Amino acid sequence: MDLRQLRYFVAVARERNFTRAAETLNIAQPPLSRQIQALEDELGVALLIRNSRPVRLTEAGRLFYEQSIQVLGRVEQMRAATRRVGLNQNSVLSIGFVASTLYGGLPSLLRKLRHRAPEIEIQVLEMASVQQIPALKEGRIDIGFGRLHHPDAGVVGIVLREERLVVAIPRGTPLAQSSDPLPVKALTGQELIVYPKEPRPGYADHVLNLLHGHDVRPSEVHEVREIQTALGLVAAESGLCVVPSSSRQMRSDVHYRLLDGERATTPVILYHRVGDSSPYIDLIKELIRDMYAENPPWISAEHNLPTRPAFVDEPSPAPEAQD
Amino acid sequence: MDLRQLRYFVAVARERNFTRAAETLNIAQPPLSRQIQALEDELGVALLIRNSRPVRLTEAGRLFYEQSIQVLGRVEQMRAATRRVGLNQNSVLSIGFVASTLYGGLPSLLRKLRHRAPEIEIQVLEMASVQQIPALKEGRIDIGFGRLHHPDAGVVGIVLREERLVVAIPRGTPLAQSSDPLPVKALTGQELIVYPKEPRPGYADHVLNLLHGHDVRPSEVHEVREIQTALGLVAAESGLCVVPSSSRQMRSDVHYRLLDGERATTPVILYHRVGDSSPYIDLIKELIRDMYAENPPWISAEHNLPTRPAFVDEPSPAPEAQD
DNA sequence: GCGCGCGATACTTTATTGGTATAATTCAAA
DNA sequence: TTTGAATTATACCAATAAAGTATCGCGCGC
Repeated sequence: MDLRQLRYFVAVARERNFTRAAETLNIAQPPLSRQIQALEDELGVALLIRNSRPVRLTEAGRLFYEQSIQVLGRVEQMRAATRRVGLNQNSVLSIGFVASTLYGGLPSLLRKLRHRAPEIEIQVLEMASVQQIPALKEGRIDIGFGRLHHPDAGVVGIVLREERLVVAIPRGTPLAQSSDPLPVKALTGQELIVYPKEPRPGYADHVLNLLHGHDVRPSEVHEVREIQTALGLVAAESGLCVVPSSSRQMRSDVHYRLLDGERATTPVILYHRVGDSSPYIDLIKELIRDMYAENPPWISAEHNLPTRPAFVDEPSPAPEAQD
Repeated sequence: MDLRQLRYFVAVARERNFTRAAETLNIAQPPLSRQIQALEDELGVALLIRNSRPVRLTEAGRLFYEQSIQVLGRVEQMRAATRRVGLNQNSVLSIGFVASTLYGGLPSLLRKLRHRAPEIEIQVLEMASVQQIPALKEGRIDIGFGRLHHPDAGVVGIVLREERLVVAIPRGTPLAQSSDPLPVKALTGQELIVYPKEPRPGYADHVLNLLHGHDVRPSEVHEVREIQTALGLVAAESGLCVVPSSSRQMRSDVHYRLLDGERATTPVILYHRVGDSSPYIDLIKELIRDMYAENPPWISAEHNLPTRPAFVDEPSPAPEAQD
């Protein structure tokens, strides 16, 4: 498959006519026919219904058409962004993040960042915490937002907050009768759903370690690929699932109760390379400090331990910082 | 630009070595060098720093590398999805939606739909309300979720709910002192920010018409491309902005007050082709009915008029429905 | 400063793409 | 039902572009 074939197919799908499409593409009609045939051969799927005038799209063709438009648009954006960065010599700040931070401060931070540093190109890449460490060391990302403590000396991790954990409980079951915090012990003998299955170690292990530390053994543990599936299974009464408090908004048809117990939290950690002297690292810390000062809803005391990031604590007691 | 060039570049960026990359690609090294050169020529930007061992990526190259990986992944997904649809003869349900429905019931609906009809491929396309009408008629989408009443006889529109409007107000300004509902009249003489600038007619016109209907004339109207910009300008004290109640969660650093007055609402409308006999249209209506019965937070009486979709109202008074 | 590893260049061979002519279909009007 | 205009497919040739081979040149480490 080839971008040219996508362009050709899009033209045909738009015009619903090979001849006119060939004209708009400035090629003759026969090569166009052959390219489309080659595309269909490679996919092993018919995209067009030709024994009909005008030509119609098959179901597969309709899907392929819309997707092709999006891919071509994406390629165009990529080309433009690369040009911009290359020609203006401005730099790229590449940020890795775990999906759950999308429900916390990340969107707001990105907004502030784009506003304060419009000259840089910001690239965001969703990746698991463990993947962020090597990605940082290899220079693929400059900043990471994850949930895992790590032992690597080349990367510093700064705990921004300790978010409380909640248990997702199927509606209508006995545990869902109350909204009071649930002691960790109460998970003994329950069916538990954890995520993600990969990569390891990950958030799943964080939860399993927490239970182990409380001598709690679920009757059964199902591992699923992602949180959406996990909460879906909860709604289907397949078991309980421990999620960060902020992830509640993903699904409103299950019941949530705060988890009560030692270390029943999960951190949000900012990673960057040791000795990275980019001014944007400091800018990001400053913006995070601002953001925490605004007391956004996701930082409410009910769902977080009363801690603040190290670089946020400092200014208050010591008057050397200009705030 | 060409997908092959992307694959080649990714291989070089991974290996940081042309010779080894050529081996993994099963080609000789010179053609690889030339393809990368051609790519850099076309972009007009250097992607690699060659006078260094091992080869390093430039800033532009780093961006292009990550983006290339994502594009190639996307193409692969597209290929797989097209195969699946074409070979298994299962159909595609294509859903257009305005961005704001992402903050309402759309995610939950999609979850339910995937669960209830795993055999179909669901394609979602973000597009403005006015674009959805022609897209429906041309068969590019089967279902639309928008916010505009339309006169087209070929498309039915079913009002799912009337969502209340709120005014986004910069923090610290006089209007932000109260949290009580704000009469439409209070917008007289204020600077107003509306979105989207395109396509017209759109939500911007809905808001402007509302003000006109109340004989309210803002001192100035700024048009911006999207809601993020609009709320950003509000935060920057450039004016006020009228947004659907559910869009509040997009930004927490501005103050919101319900708008009080006749027709100070915006509908959420389900569109589909007149006479479309697909069973999935009915399934979607059923799922929406279920969803409304669950009383999710975004449907709370505070932020919606007490109406229900036509196909939800019906079952209660008339006993002919099987629900 | 010498050699090795590695990327670039020159040239040839091979594969792919596009063009022209024409046959085969479809659809609609007579 | 037949016929003709429109449209797509096929056959064949020309042009273009990609890959391979041999070799050069350069950066970097010893």
